[in-house]
Amino acid sequence: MELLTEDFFARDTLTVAPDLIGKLLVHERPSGERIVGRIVETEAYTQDDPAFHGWGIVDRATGLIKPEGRGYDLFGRPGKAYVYLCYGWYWLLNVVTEPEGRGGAVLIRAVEPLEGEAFIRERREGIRKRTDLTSGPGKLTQAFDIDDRFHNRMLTQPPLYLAAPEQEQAWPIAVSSRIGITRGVEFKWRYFIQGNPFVSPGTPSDIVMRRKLERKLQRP
DNA sequence: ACGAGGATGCTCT
DNA sequence: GAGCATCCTCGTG
Repeated sequence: MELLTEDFFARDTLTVAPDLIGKLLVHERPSGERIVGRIVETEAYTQDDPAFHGWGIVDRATGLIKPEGRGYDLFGRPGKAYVYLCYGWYWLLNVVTEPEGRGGAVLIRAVEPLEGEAFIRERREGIRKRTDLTSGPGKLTQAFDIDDRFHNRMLTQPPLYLAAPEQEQAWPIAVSSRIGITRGVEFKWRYFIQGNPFVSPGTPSDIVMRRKLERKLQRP
């Protein structure tokens, strides 16, 4: 396999996100054991996106960036990991995109286990169905032992990195709106391999919002 | 196959 | 204090 370089990530976020589908997430353990997963689902978050964690530090009028807060890390060097705690419980893994100074990130939402499944099963104790091991952004970080100790570390070198497989395959990529957000639901920036069982079971946010509205209208 | 609810802690107002 | 880029369990059909 070939490690992805900084150049790969220093591009338009909406190009990088689908390009990461089919690539590999690799964690090399101190023991030498390799945990490998095929990326089957990603989401793009851009500088001009209300769901973006760096949204609040961009001055809408002038376009200037205030160098403060958690979100400023998303304007850093492309290829860096942006790892944050979601709902006080689960770590989520992003990779920073765009040239330095522009904001952007791709959320790794689901992978298919290829190597090190024994380790993954240990980390995901109690999970019975194989597809439940890594079919979600919080599940895969638990499975791969990823937390904030990787925050702001480059994902272009061991121990945690992204790579292209020996044989690239042309996967059927589908798109939808993103999962679990309330703003920016109109953007179809979720990419996933059509029919892959490790794609997360979450409902796209535009559908969730529509159902919510329908429910409200039905109540007298 | 759904829907509801709870656990939990960080960030920003 | 509000608002989350989640996951799991336990209800009801």
